[in-house]
This record gives sequence, C-alpha cells and structure tokens, in this order.
Amino acid sequence: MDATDTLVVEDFNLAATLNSGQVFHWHREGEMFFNLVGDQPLIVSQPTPDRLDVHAGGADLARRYLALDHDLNKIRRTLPKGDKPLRQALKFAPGLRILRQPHWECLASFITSSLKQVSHIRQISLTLRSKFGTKIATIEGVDLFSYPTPEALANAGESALRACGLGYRAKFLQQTAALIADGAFDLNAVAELEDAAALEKLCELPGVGPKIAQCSLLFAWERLGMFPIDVWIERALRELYFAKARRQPSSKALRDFAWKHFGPYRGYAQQWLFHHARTSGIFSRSRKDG
DNA sequence: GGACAGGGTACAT
DNA sequence: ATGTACCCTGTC
Repeated sequence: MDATDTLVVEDFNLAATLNSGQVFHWHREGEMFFNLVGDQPLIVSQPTPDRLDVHAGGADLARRYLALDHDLNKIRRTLPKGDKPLRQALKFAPGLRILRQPHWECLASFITSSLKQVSHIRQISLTLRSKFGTKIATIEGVDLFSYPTPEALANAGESALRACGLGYRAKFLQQTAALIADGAFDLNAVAELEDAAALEKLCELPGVGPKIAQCSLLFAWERLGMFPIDVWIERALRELYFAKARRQPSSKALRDFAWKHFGPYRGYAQQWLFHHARTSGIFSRSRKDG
C-alpha cells in the first residue's frame, strides 16, 4: 500500500459527499471509504473535519475526484441571499461537494437509476461491476471491479443485463453501450460542447432524458449549472418555496424558477437541497394540511 | 399477500 | 403538453 498522504481540508464532508446519491459504489469499513476511481484504487478517511487521509491512490487523485479545488466560499457567495431553506440545507451538510466522476460509469449508472431507490442502484452497479468489469484489487477483503466498458456491456447483451435486475433499463443500457462501443456516439466529444449542446447531445442516447443527462453532466462533466429535477427535488421545491402558493406551479414553471433563483452554481444548490430533503426526514413527518 | 412506490424515459395521443 | 407502459424489488 502507498504511503498515506494527509491533506488539510476546509468545507469538506467525505461521508456526506459519497452518500449523497451522486455515486453508488463506495464501500465503508469503519472510517475508511474505498473503491475505484476508473481503474485506480482509492482509500480515504476523514479522522477530523479539517483532515483527509489518503491511504492509497494518492493526493492528486483524491483532490481531483473529490473536487477539493472547488471554491465553496465563492460558490456560496453566488447563492440567493435570504433563502432560508437553502441556508438550512447548507447548515445540514456544508461540506457536501460535487464529484468529478469518470464519464462513462456515471452516465451508465444513471441510466440504470430511473424509478429506483439509491440502495437498489448501488446493488445493480456492484453486480454489473463484478460480472462484466475487471477485477483490479482486493481491499478489506472486498474484491473491487472496474465499471464495465461500453464494449463489455454491449457484448453482454440485453438478457444478461436483465439478469442483473435492470428490468426495462437493460435494453437502454445495452443500446447506449453499443452506440459508444461502435463509435457511433463519441462520449469524449461531449466535453467540448457548451452546456445546452452537451445536454441535447446526451439526450440522443437511449434511456437518457433530461434528468439523467443533467445528473451526468453535473456529477461527471463538472457542469455546475445543471439542475436535475427528480421527484425528491420537485417535492422539496414545492414544499419549501411554494407551500403557500394559491396554485402550484407547473413543472416547467418550477424549472424556470430554479434556473433563475439559484444562479450559476445551481447544481450545488440542488445537491444540498436534495441531500437535506432525502436524509433529514423533513418529508417523512406529518403532511396533514397538505 | 397484493398493492404501492422508488433520483424517468419513450411513445402515443 | 399530458397520459401511460415499461421491469423489478423492498415495504406495508
């Protein structure tokens, strides 16, 4: 194992970041979080709020993947003043960052995510890795497999993917994998496009609509202005910002609101609100007066 | 035990 | 622009 690197960190919460539903394959053993970034093993722990220990994988990889270079002070200054719900969400997990994930594994994971719970997405992700990925390392007794390449998933075929519990998503994943494996769709070209064009481009893929395209752009392509709206965020926005509205805004009106209200780093606002809504139980309490 | 819903998308009106 | 089918799993 490599020598441990110790990084001084500020505004960073490792557990919240890895458990915030942007990534699904991390293992935890005590204080240690471990798995692969692409095909690189990474083992990290955060013994105190201001310290990150990188036990394997190296400081550079950790800094890049965990987006430790994002200037959260600057980002917070762009957020709307006097937005109480957002302020509360920030207080709940101020160090929740948006990762820089490898493009393909992020996109593919979100293709398998539609109408599923986070725990199930994780289960599918780990199964796909162990069946169609490459074994890279064993850490704490856990075998770590890289995310299967587009070629591997394209060749696996729809029925083999169904056997992993993907249901109707199997066809989407297989088809998208095939388009990329064939070279009919150039995933690398997406990085060169402006946000709107990149979004449109990703939506050409089977099983990829605006929600999944925006998740991928936000969590893998570092497009921090994306604002994916799922059932949780939609519910959260309605309850937090329009509870007293005489008439509930349409979904489109809600999108427009979010786009204008939260500003250029709305992706961060989305992630903080999502994490808060999902984890804090604010929506599991009585909703009698709905 | 069935019904229900879970980080949507594709396709038909 | 709105409605519905799609597959599977855990939960009540």
